[in-house]
Amino acid sequence: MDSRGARREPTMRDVAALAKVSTKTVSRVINDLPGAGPDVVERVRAAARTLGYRPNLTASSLRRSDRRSATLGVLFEDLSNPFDAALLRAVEDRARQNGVLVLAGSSEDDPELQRELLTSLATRRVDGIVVMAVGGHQDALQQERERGTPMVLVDRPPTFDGTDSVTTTNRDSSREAVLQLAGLGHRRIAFLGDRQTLWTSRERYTGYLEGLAHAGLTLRDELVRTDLHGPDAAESAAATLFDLDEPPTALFTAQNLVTVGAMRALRDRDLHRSVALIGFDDFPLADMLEPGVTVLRQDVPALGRRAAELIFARIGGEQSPPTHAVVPATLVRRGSGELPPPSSDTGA
Amino acid sequence: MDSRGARREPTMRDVAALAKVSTKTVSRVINDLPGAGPDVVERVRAAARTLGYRPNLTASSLRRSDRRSATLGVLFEDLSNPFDAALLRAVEDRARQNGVLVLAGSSEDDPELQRELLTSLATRRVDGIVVMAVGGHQDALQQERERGTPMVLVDRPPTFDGTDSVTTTNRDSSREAVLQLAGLGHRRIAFLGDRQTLWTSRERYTGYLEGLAHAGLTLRDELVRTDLHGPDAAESAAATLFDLDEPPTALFTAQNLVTVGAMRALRDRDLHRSVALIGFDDFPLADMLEPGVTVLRQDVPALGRRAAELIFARIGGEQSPPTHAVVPATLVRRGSGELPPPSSDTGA
DNA sequence: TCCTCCTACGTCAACGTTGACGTAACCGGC
DNA sequence: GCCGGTTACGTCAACGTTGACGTAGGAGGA
Repeated sequence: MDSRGARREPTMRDVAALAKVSTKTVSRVINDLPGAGPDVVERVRAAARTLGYRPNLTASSLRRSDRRSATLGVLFEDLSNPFDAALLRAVEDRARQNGVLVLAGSSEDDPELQRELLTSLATRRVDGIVVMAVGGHQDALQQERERGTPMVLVDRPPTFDGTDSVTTTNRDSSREAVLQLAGLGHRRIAFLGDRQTLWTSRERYTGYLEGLAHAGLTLRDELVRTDLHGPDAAESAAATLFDLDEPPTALFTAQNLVTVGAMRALRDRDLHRSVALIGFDDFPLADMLEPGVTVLRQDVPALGRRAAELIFARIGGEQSPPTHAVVPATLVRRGSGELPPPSSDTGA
Repeated sequence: MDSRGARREPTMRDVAALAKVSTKTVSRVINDLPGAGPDVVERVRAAARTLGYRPNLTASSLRRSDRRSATLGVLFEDLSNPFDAALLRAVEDRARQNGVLVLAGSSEDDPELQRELLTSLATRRVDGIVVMAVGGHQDALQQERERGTPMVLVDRPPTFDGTDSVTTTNRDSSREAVLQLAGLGHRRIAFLGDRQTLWTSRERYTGYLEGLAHAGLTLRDELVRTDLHGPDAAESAAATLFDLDEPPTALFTAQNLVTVGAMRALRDRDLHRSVALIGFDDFPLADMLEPGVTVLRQDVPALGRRAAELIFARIGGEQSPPTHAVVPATLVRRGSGELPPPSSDTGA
């Protein structure tokens, strides 16, 4: 064991000296370029092996004409959220096929932090950036984009032009969920949603409105609770719904943590077997609860894969107009979304 | 909007030309080094701002004497596992305080993939590596370590010397869980565990054995099921336990996916209210099931933070002997682990 | 036989930055 | 008025690598 910390990494020069060739020839061998005889190739390979030589990608990308760092920046809201983590995983998988590694960061829905992370990625000269944009201003993203950095937005579209995005069928799927509840006879369907600064939240709310309209139901403001950040806020908001004179017979919860909070409120009042519930976003163990929780499941791997494909196309020089890919969510029926309203409410 | 892709990023030379100073002076200003007058500083700052100059960290770290890339490599088993994701998040948080970004990769418990990822990180000259080691040989890790790369192993210790690690109280906590079950009167306590190639699995099994011994119970081989990879394997293994003449009255499930699988088997047979269950690893919604699932909760943020602190100390040149930090897990009592055995079994 | 072309190398400079070192101007002290 | 020291710059080379280009030698054709 060697207690001195790092020893100097061998360089091409070291390999060249040992193999008695020029560094340029070593470069050719390492990069499998023509112009080196079989015997020289073998000598260089042997020298590299005995020295434990590994190319320095940062030096290489500095000098190279294409300037590729073989590194992708990926900014999420919070890596500890399973949705974000699954997305990262999907992007990483696809990136690996191209020999590309991902630099990951959590922006915590904080514009300032996102800006800092963008700068960090830029100083490292990543080849492109996949971003789950924070709510509100996207100035920093737009500026970065206008500098020419390849960029793809996931889950939330850009508020500016000229940039690819991949999103889910937020609005359509939300409408579908509401229509399913209405189809069962529910007439008082509540909406619980995350921060309205988030595009996804607004879309899902719009879908809710469309669903009500299509079903011929009128919107009741007292059944709508938005800007619920986290399960606790959702839980107390849901609780207030059941203090109403005419409480809802069904809930549409527009984000996974909101769903969890609402479920807690239902359980506290032992309403989970009588009040219907459909949530946006699937989550682990949703099928093991009683009743199983009906959800709109996003195809997260598809979202990530698509985002990676788009960014690699742009990095590869693709010049076509921006693509706004939409990945469908599917309704997974597990029971909670199939509960009918109490008979007293159906015929009213 | 500018449809040509990337334009050339401005360099120090561009800034220098605009500010009418030498590049060295620009370097001084950018890095807040002394030796530049106030007026020059202002001129350079202005020039950098108008050009949108951002330093090239790769060029900088190539030339610098400390060679820091301000980048940390982090290798996990599977980023889509919440445990791994939470760990990454914790490392990332701590790293950000040092202005360091993380390059993340999933090794999928595949030694070959882990080796490739290590090489990828090495060619990018990361400052250090945090690894959740794959089971089996750690040759690749050891080689990397012997080259002098700062390294910390998380969740699983090294099989070689000279490397820091951060782990959980796998053995002690497992013993504690078994003792709790035995204390309730359980005499047939089954063990269900993940692959025995994993150190954590073996430790938890050892803890199980110690718990039995301390409680004066004899090990029954037919109540032990190991090498269960994923919930499905766990589910069918658990099912076979209940076909025994003398089925277990309590289960100790040594990994979160195994716990989930076992729970499914219990529910299928409607045993979840009668057979006790303690699982290793907490998971979301464990409290919302009926009964709530008693678990040994690992302090994942602490694990990640500690790992990051250790790696930064080594990067900073710390030369002390290797640290093997251990973070305690805590027993979270939610009901399933507090179920007593059927009275017919207690007095036998 | 001579000229051309190709192959297999080598040489040189440059990518963007910073460490080492040089130097002119100025300041204070005697 | 001279000297030592400090301040505010600049010059040069180098980090590890590769693009552009040069060249020696051999193969092949006329």
